Amino acid sequence: MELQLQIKMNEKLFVRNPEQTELGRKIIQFSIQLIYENGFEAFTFKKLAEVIGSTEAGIYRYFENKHRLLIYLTAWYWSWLEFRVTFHLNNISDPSIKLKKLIQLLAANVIDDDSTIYVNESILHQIIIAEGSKAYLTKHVSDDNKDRLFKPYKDLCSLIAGIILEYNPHYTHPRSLASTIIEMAHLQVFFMNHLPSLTDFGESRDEQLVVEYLEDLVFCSIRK
Amino acid sequence: MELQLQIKMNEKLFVRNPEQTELGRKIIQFSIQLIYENGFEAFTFKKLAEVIGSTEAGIYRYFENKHRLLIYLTAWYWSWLEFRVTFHLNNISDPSIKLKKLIQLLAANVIDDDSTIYVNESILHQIIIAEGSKAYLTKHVSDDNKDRLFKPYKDLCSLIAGIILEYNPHYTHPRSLASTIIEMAHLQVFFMNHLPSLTDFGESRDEQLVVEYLEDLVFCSIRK
DNA sequence: TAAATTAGATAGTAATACTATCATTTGATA
DNA sequence: TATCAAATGATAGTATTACTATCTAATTTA
Repeated sequence: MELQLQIKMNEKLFVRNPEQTELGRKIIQFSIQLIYENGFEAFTFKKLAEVIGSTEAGIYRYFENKHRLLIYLTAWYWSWLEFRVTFHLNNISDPSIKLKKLIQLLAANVIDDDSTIYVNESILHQIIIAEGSKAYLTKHVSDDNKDRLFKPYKDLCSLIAGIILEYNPHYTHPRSLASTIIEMAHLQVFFMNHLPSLTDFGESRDEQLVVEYLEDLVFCSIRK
Repeated sequence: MELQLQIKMNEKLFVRNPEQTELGRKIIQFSIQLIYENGFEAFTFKKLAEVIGSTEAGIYRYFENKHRLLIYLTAWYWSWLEFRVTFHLNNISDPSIKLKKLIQLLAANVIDDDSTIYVNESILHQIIIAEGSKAYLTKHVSDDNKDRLFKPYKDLCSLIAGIILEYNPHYTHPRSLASTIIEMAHLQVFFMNHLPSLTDFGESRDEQLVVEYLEDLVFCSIRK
């Protein structure tokens, strides 16, 4: 069985839908590659155009600017992750097992899953760790939020908050704890790799240690 | 008694020490103002130079580029905060009271304290919330880290980790919890103000709710 | 076959992120 | 008070970035 995953993206994220054309898909594929290699600051549409054998103007037909492209990539990632989470938690009724699986999915290294040929999910995961928060840390967050650009992130957060409440309906901060889990699943991995003294994982580079930390944090907090 | 607080900054943070000249102090003062008003991305040395009646080249004599200036401001902030924390926790022996005061100092709105004329700590605090993580979320974190540019952040983290261990010497993740507290004290406030559905604080804009959330998170985790 | 969509090629502009040079002011020192 | 060095200001210039505009060629679709 070969299935291609298609994620329906908010129209405001792009000028022209990149998933519907060859060039569009190349933009997604190679922007992920380039941002991963050079970082978001050094990434330009010109460099991207050169790599994919197109022109700057060509890229601008799909995305207003590189920041919008970053928001697109993050939105895609969160949608994909929500799908993945939903899929993996299917048929599990015990909320504590759900939460454990969830933390695993958030913090553990992703293996490119071939469900989309032009998105390397493993590399995209790395990008989201290092660049993801730049999508919303801007002067125009509120405007972007009005355009619902962060809906996938918020949906995932809601999903997690729901499971937390399943586990303990009296817990008072399900959403804040959910966003804490999401953010820390990424940031503790980043710290482990680049600023290890901000963590207790040394230079191990072992994401399972982050998983253990988060499990402890979460289950202590929501214990009935 | 009028005291001027002088924070000794790492020499690698600047080209020429901005605290020692009038122009340097103006750069600090007005860069804080401009980054606050326009966001870090829209902030340029040219605009800064115009505001303080100097020239672009003049600013470059103090800071290599705007990213270094951001690192300088964050380093200054963390040093100042560590001093503040040390000061406020002085003579307190009960580590649980220490932790509560600490969370309060991290998450609550700062009032400009006049201990430094050219730094508006209240606005700087706002900047660190929205822009602070951009200081380390780069391709060259590790190089910057080798130059010890993030030492003040790490020192504060160590301080907090120490208090956590005072409270419970057997807690396994004092550093990760410390960096989680620091990051979340800022991020939950940002979310509360701009993406409220990622929190449980609604549009209240009341930082005390963030304080309560963090206290709950921390004390549940480190309970003996 | 005509019409529309998509892409490529080229050009151009304003702003950004710097670097270099030289003259002037200021302030410390002898 | 003369002198020297440090700090600043003024000006100019470059490469790159972040776009916008226009025109043509190729491809698809009706």
